[in-house]
Amino acid sequence: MAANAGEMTIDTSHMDILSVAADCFEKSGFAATSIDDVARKLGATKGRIYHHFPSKTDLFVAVVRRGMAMCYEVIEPVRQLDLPPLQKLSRMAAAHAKLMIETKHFQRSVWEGVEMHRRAAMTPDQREALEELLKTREGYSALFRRELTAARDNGDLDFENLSVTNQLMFMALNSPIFWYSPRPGETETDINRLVGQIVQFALRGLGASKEFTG
Amino acid sequence: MAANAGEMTIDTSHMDILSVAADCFEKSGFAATSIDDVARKLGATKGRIYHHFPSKTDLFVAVVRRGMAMCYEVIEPVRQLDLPPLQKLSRMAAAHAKLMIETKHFQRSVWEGVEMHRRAAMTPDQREALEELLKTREGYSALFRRELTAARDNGDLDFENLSVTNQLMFMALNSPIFWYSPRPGETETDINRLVGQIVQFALRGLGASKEFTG
DNA sequence: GTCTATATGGTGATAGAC
DNA sequence: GTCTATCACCATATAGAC
Repeated sequence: MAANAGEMTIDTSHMDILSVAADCFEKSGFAATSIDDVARKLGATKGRIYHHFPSKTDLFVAVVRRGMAMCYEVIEPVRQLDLPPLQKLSRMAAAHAKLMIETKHFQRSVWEGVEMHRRAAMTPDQREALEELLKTREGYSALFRRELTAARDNGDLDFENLSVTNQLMFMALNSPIFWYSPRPGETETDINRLVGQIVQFALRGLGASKEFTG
Repeated sequence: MAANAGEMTIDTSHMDILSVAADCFEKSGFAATSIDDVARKLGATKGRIYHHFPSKTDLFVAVVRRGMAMCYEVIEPVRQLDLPPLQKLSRMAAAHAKLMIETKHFQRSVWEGVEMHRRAAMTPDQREALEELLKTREGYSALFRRELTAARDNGDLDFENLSVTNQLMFMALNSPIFWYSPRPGETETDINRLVGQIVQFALRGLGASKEFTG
């Protein structure tokens, strides 16, 4: 199945470098982040990074791959539940949105990778390295579209164009990577409430009835 | 009034340079765009650009300012209509979303400017140059929040947190700058239908009743 | 107002010591 | 595996001719 072909397992090697790199890419973006920036934040020098990653592009791709693996991992158990489409979609959406909040620095790079590809603003080596990941991303998106379609066929959702709707839904679910920042003293409950608002907005937007979305 | 203080009028000078610069910034982002790129696309050399804009940052800021001026211009007539809050909000949202589609290249730079500011990923001169624009942006956002609040007080909308909701709404309305691309043979009617889907998604998300959103 | 140099600084990447 | 040079290149910005 296409979805399984695109699945990813988590590679735990060099997590320290990846995590710091994700922070840097989140803060300044790929182009404006230098390898020296990452090294400095690591308390090391370039040599360490270039020993493990052949190029800046490869480092970035590793961050993106890691972020996407997290997505698959968090969605997988929900996806296997035996639930009506709208309820499954709701759970998947919540898991996704919560992950965006919790792993914002990685997910920003995932976003930028998708953007680079969409705008074709890449050198040939970057393109090749990202190509595989974007197929995986497409498979991930398809998991959601499947439930969207099923729920619409059920009469539980009401929308016009699947592709536009899918974009709008992911836009809402991904949005915390742009505006969320943790507050001092914030609790798990606070986060869950935030996730609730995001999912409610998205599901209502998709035309779910008030009884369902509260 | 704060909103008026933030209003902008359109400066029509050097529109050729600004338009080409917006194209480049849209395609590659601020950091990855070189002045030579812009010049080449203009069919000129750096000299021409540096004669009119003292630095790359100033060129970028001019593009952002221009994009925001377009927002104010397109919203102003709608804002002055004497309508119930939800209906005014709906018209404002449609005008905004349509502008995002029609001036995507400029609006991408506006977005990137806001992002640079939010992430504090700027040199001091960039920060100073963008500061003014972000106050203007805040005033623009306030125009929408005013209607959001009024409509909620009316009982026409139903949402929890104003600030989160405002983010989610703008995310949906802005989203075409990321995924829209013009199709061959696309008509004005096609665009309007697309805008309709976006606005419907956003208003439903905000908790507008089905009678209103169709 | 626009072009052709050119100065200057930073960045990706490599080589070789430890 | 990590560090310290160092190279080669590219991009911002300037100076001065036309």
